[in-house]
Amino acid sequence: MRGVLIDIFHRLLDRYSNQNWWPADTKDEIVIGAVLTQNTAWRNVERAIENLKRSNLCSLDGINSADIDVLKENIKPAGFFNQKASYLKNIAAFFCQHGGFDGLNRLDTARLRKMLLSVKGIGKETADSILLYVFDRPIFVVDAYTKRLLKRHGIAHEAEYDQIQRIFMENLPCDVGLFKEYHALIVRNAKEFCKTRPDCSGCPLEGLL
DNA sequence: CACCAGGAATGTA
DNA sequence: TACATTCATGGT
Repeated sequence: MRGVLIDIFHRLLDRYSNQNWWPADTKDEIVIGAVLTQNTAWRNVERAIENLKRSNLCSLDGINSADIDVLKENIKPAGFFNQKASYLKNIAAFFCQHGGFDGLNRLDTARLRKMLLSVKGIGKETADSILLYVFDRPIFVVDAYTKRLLKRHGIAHEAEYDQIQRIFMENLPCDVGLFKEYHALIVRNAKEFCKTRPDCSGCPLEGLL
């Protein structure tokens, strides 16, 4: 198992090189993007973030003080704008209540994860994305692409989030940089092949099937 | 026209 | 616990 996961990582890395995720200018923007991208194409998230930047609302403080309807209007391209506007408000308030990034960064990872999960609008993937890419904690992010990859290569047939997360974390060196890069490469590869080419011909993981 | 995209909350049995 | 439904825009 361990060898397979490391083999996959190196094949992806050889093909695409470092991705240096998350694609954002600030930590606040990562949090915002993590919510906006829930079940949504990243292209549409980019439009929403452009709107927020133009309105000077692309920060947690900005979201805190923004009018909810203005917020909705800005993030409309990302879909589910009624829910996501509330979610963003919840998360911005949460950060504010706990002393912002520096305040929350004092907490241990397990505690911080539970607190993030208690915020309405933050599920497992969003929480782990924030833990990994904002707080630099060694947590493996599992998304639809990750589940599909493991299923396709017969590594794990169950689609349970915690199960899949454990498979990665128990069989890889516990390294923040590795976890960041691995998840980024899985997304990159999925967008490159599995999406546009159903047969996955030319995919760097072809030999593993 | 249908289907999907870097999910999560809510309701039902 | 295990599923089903809802949320919404833009691309293919």
